Amino acid sequence: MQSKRNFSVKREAIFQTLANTDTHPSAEWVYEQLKPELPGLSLGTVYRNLSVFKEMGLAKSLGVVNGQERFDARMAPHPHFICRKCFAIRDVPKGYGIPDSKLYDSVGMECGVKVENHCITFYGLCSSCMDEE
Amino acid sequence: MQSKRNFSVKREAIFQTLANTDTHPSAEWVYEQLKPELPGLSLGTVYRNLSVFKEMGLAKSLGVVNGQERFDARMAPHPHFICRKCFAIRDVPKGYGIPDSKLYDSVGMECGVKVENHCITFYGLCSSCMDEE
DNA sequence: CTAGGTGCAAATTTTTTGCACATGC
DNA sequence: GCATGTGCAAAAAATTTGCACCTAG
Repeated sequence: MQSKRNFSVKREAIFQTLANTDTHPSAEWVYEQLKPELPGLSLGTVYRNLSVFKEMGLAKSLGVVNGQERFDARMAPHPHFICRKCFAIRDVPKGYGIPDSKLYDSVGMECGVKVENHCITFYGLCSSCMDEE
Repeated sequence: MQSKRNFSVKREAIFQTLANTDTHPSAEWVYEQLKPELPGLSLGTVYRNLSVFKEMGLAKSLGVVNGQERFDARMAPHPHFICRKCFAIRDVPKGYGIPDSKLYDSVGMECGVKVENHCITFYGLCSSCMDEE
C-alpha cells in the first residue's frame, strides 16, 4: 500500500515525521522517532530518504549543527534561530530579514556571481537555556 | 622565538595563513598551504589551532561546506556567498543584509529568545562555474 | 518478473584525542 | 623544570555505499 504521493510506506513515514515536527531534526532524531512504530527501520534508510527529499525539492538542509545535519520540510524561505547551548532550531517569521527581492541582483552584480538562494540564521540562547544561566 | 602575539611559530603561521587568504579555507587547505614551508606540520595541529582561534575570538566558523568546516579570520560580520558547484566562498560587502541593529531585539521578542549573532549566506554560481554551464 | 526500496554492515570522511616528546622561557 | 605546543596514530562520529533480499505492481 502506498500513499497518494506514491511513496513506499517507510519513505512516507519518514517524510511525515519530518513534515510534522518543528524541531528541524537530524537523521538520527527521525530514526529514533520512527523506531517504535517501524521496528525494522534502518538508519541508512533514513539518510537515503532525506537525500531523496532534498533532490525532489521536498526538504532542505539547514546545515550541520553540532556535528549533525539538520533538515526542514518547510520550503518557503524563512530565517532560523539556533541556540548555541542546546542546538534547538526555531523558525523565525519571514519578514525579519532581507526585504528586497532585487537584492539577489545587487549582490550578483556587486560580486560577479549568480545568486539563487540565501539563508539567514540568528544565533543565541533559547528561553530554556536562558533560564539555566 | 615567538611573535608579538606570543604565538608559537606554527600557531602564528597557521593564523597568518588564515588571515592572509580570502578563500575562507578548511583545515585541510591551511595544512596543504603550509606543508612546503613547515614540513613537520601535522594536520591535527591545524585543527587544534583553528579551535584555539575560535575560542580566542580571532576566527569564526562559516559552517560545514561540502563536508568540511570553513574558517574566516575577518571578524566583522558580513554576508558570504557560496558557490553550489565549486564551493568557493566569497565575502559580500556589508550593507547587503540586515540593516537595522534593533532587529536582534525584535527577533528575540518575537521568538522569546536572546539573539547574540546572525549570519547571512547567499548561494548560487560563481563566475567561473557560470562560464562552464 | 522487474524496478525500486531496504537492512545490514563495512567503508569513507572529517575531526578529535591520548600520549609521549619537544620547545621556549 | 614547567607549562604549552606538537607529531603521530588511533579513536570517534556522522554519513555513504555495496550487496543481497524483499516487496509491490
